[in-house]
Amino acid sequence: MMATVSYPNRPAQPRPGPAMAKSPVTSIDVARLAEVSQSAVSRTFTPGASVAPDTRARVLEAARKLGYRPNAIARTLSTRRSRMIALVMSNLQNQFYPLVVERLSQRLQKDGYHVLLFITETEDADELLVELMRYQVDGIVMASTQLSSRLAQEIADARIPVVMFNRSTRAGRVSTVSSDNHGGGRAVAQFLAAGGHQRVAYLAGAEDTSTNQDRERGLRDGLAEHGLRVVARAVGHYDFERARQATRELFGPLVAASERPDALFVASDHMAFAAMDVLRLELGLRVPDDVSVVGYDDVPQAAWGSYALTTVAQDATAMIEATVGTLLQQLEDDAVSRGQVLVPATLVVRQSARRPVEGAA
Amino acid sequence: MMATVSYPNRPAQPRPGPAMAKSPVTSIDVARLAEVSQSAVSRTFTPGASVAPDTRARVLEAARKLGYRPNAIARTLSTRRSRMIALVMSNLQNQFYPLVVERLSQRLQKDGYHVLLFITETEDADELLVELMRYQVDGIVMASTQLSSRLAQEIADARIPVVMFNRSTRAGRVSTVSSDNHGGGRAVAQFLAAGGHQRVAYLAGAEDTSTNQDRERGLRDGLAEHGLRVVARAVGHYDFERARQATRELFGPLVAASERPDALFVASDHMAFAAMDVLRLELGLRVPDDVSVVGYDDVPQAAWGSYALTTVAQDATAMIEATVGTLLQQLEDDAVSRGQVLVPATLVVRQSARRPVEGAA
DNA sequence: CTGAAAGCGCTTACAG
DNA sequence: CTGAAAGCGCTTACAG
Repeated sequence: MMATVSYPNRPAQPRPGPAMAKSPVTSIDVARLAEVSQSAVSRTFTPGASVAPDTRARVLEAARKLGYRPNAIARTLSTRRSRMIALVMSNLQNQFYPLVVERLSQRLQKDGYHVLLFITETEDADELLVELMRYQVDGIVMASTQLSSRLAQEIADARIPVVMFNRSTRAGRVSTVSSDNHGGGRAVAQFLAAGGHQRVAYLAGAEDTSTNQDRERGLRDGLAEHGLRVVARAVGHYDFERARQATRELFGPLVAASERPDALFVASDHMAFAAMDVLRLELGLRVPDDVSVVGYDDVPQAAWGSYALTTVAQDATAMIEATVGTLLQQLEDDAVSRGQVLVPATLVVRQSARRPVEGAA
Repeated sequence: MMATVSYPNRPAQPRPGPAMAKSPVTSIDVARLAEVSQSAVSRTFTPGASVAPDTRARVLEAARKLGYRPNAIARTLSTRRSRMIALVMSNLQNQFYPLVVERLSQRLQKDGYHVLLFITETEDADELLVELMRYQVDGIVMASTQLSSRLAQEIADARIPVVMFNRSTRAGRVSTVSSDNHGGGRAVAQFLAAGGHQRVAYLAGAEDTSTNQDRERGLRDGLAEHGLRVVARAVGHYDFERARQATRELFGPLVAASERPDALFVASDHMAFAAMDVLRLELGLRVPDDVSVVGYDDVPQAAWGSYALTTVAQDATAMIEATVGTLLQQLEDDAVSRGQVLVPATLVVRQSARRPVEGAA
């Protein structure tokens, strides 16, 4: 008795005509041509699997002829490893982040990983992450974004390694990589104090971020060591336009000349550019003669002649190495402990802030 | 007779201890709890599939209880649709591209697509794309990257829609979206001519790109209409440092004052900033009094006070809409013809170039 | 080293 | 509307 064989999910006949797509070649097609089993094909494309040299050669030859490429999606379904890493970002306007996207992608590509990119407007990435997890990403890098503790727990339960980049977090079981924001802020304080500044103002980033909190604490701690304090403060929220507004609050015509700060530490270079433009072009103040400006990040534009911004450099390369290292380690061994990496931050002295006398050429 | 049932690919026993991962919940788990078939579960998560309201409710309730989320990888394997779009880029230093990454990601996310990001250092993305195709991406957006005609053909054979963003190409069966680079260049020529400039120089981007070629031809055509021509030319390759060098060639001390151009059209804003810094800070020339500078792109920094760059705006939003529209259309209907979309480019007048008299306030 | 076969977690044509 | 079952294209434990 012959069974009627039916093929669900396939049209009864291939679509006719020149527009017909070549149906993708699979390991079975290769096996047929090479006259080996489908397993043998799979093994020759699995590093470390045992295949006789002769078998391997025939498979590779057949694969070449057919233009075969193993289907990564099918592999993922079998192995539960997608070799995709989710990168979650919220703020590409700050020039530090394009650099991070670029370098991090390349670094992960080098290790055979691919980046699934998620941009979130809000800092809350929960909903996106749920979507992410459906794609079986092997790991998650959160840059400039926060994670609710509920979701952090869920991700931890699913054993997906997470690294917070440039953010720390209260949620447990998550590694973080950031620059030494407190140390950086403190170095700025020391530099300004040594330069004889008496009235230091602070232009804050988003107040709920660890970067802003640590940079500000570093500044305050460093100033205190010299008997100084922050005399004025406004919030720019890491946003260009709001930083302009904050600068007007701090230095605008309503501020008496005697009250005017003689130095401004800005929580990011991106905002520092806004501040410098307002100071010079709108308020007619000279930088650094009337007011010294110091930023944070050392983005490429900080070196541009029009700004020549003295700033704290975050070592992006070191931060990325630490991020990828942490991720790969956790990918290999789930039991690895979650740590906090702090990359040293160094002051880069340019022309936007008055220098200590002994530091001058 | 009882068959011995074995379970390959699964450890004989679950790993013990508190570190044991919850095994992911599948549609079968949900079906069991809801007391329906696995098919019914799948259908309630498939938009448009027919499920009785009561069944759906029980499934959703069970799914909620278990924290079930359909596995997107398994869905991809069945449907041959991954809902992933590959975005290939080479140059995030030019500020136009972070903007594109950000907006394009968000736009695609809105339609339920995800972005698989590939950064290539070289402009040749062939090897990366082969890797891409293994992930069954539904479509490809190539921004600032080229496609070899061999690979273009291969992708076309595989019926994967491709949109070249901000690049045109000689390879067939590929759609392109760009701004009207020729029209933009021509508008610059007219503006400079109307402003009374006599000696216009051109600072070129990478010479093998369509953007550079079209902008330059537009400039030359526009100048010719006014009896003018390009009196000097140097190549900056869309690179900041090389643009600085090119500016020195065009305006440096070796150039006799009588020979010095009175206007400079730069193929991208990114390079225009480099040029302005060299002109002002290194060569002591005033912009626009001694030399007018016009850029191309209208990146956010062009509006910064220190540059106030007159430039040609590329309408990123329109370009992205066109890109996504083209992509989705081809995703739905393979037979749709491949087209070339040209988005109008408009001159944005700021302070870096002398204005025509009748145009002044 | 090799092949047959089960399984990864879905979708969907088919037959009620 | 519903369930049983084949199929998507791999990987890998098992038994030679």
